[in-house]
Amino acid sequence: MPQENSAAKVLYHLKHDILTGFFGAGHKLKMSVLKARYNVGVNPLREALSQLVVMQLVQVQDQRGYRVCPVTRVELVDIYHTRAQIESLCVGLAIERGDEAWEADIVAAAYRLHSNAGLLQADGDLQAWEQLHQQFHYSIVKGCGSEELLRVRLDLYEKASRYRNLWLTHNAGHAAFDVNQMEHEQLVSAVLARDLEVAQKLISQHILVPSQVLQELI
Amino acid sequence: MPQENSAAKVLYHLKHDILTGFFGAGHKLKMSVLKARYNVGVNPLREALSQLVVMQLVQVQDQRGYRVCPVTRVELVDIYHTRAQIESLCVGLAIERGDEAWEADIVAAAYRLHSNAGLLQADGDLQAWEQLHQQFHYSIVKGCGSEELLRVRLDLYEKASRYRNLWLTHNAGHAAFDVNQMEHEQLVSAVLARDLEVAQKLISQHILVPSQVLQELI
DNA sequence: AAGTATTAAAATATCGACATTATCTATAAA
DNA sequence: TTTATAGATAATGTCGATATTTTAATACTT
Repeated sequence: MPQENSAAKVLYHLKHDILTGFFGAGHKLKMSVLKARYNVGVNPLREALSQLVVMQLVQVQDQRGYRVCPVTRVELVDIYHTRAQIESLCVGLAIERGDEAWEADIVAAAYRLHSNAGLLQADGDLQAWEQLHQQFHYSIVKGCGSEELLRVRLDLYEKASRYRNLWLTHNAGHAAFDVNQMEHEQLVSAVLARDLEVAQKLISQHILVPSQVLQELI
Repeated sequence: MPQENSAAKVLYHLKHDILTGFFGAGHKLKMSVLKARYNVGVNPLREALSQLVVMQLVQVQDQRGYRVCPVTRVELVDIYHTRAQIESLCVGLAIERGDEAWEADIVAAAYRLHSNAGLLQADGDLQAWEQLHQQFHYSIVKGCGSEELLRVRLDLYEKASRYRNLWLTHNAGHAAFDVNQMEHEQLVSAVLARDLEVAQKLISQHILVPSQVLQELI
C-alpha cells in the first residue's frame, strides 16, 4: 500500500462507509463519532469531508457540520439516464478506436465474469461480483482512449453506487441476474462485431433496466 | 453574499487565482505564501486545497505539499474533445426537450452577447465577454433538463478555463472572434429550427476550433 | 572537480485547545 | 396543551504549537 496521509485514509474508508450504506442517506456525520471510528483528529476528517462534498456524496452547512447527501428518485433517474448517455458515448468511441488488445481484454473480462456467476447466489459475495462486473464494462469503454471521458464515467458510477447496492441486495439469488448475464453476451457480440448502433442500444438498456426496478424501491 | 466559512472563501479565491494563471501550471503552493495571501491558517487552506485536488486543478504529494496541476497538450486535446462530445449531447437533448421559455432565453442571451461584442476589442474586458459567452451557451444546454449532465459539463468547462484564457488573450482584438460570432448566429438558427444534426456539428466545431489554435501555443 | 555525507533550515501534517455557534432541555407564560 | 424563553450542553471552525519529513547548504572524501 502506498504511503498516504490520514486524510487520504479517512477519505477511502468514509467513502466506502457512505457508498455501502453504513452511514445512510441524510445521516449526520458528527465529528466525535468519526474521530472515534477512524482514529484521527478533526483536521484530516474535515479534509476528507471537503473532498466528499465536491464528489457530491456529503453536504455541508456552515456551522452545522456535515451530513450524507439524501437519495431521491429524481437524482436516481437523472444519474442513470446520464450514465446511459455517457457509457453509450464511450462504447461508440471505443468501437471506432479499439484495437486487437482491446478486443482480447474484453473477451477475458467477459470470461471471468461468466465463470463467477456463482457469486450471484443468495449467499454469494455480491460485492466481489460487482467488482468483476465493473471490470468487464471498463474493459469495453477504456477503448475510447479519453482519460477525461473515463473520469466523468467513473464519477457517475461512484455516485450511482448507493443506488446500485440497493439493486444488488434486492436481486440476490433472483432471476433478474439471468437477464443481466444474457445482456452481457449480446453486448460482447455487438462490440466485437463493431456494430455501433446495436452496441449503444444494448448498453443503454443494460444501465436503464435496473433504474426502473429501483424507482419502485425508493 | 451568503455566510461562508474560511475554507469556502479560500476555495473561491484560490480557484480563481489558479484559473486566471496568477498561480501558473506546476507552481508550488506553499502554505506560508497562501496563508499570507488569503489571511487564514493552514487548516482552512488544506480543506480548500483538498477540494481543488478532487477538481483536478491541484496535485498533492504526501509530505511534499501541493502544486498547481501542469498543463499539457495531451490534456488540452482530451478536455476539448470531451467537451465537444458532452456539449453535443446536451444540445441534442435540449433540442428534443426544450420548450418556448427555453427558446426565448436563448434569443435573449444571444442578443446580450451580440450587443457587447465591443468587449472583444484589444482594450476590452475579455472576462466580461466570456461571462456573457458562457451564459449564452448555458441558455442552450440547460434545456437538456439533466442536472447531472450539466454538472459534468460545468466541471469540464472549469477544467478548460486555464487553456481558454490563453486563447482569449491571444485573440484579443483579432479577427478570430468574428468567426466565433458568426458561429453563434448559425448555432441559434439551427437550435431554434430544431435541426439536431446541424446544431451538433456546429457546437462541436465551435468548441474544437479554439483547441486547434491552442495546440500551437503550448 | 565531482560526487557523497552531514548538518541546518524550512515546510508539512497532525493534534489539542479555545472561542463561537447551534441544539437540546427545562421552565415559565399564554 | 401549546408556545416562548433561558440556560445548559454539545458541536463546529480556527488557531498556535509540535513532531516529522523534506529540501537546501555546507563540508568532506576520492
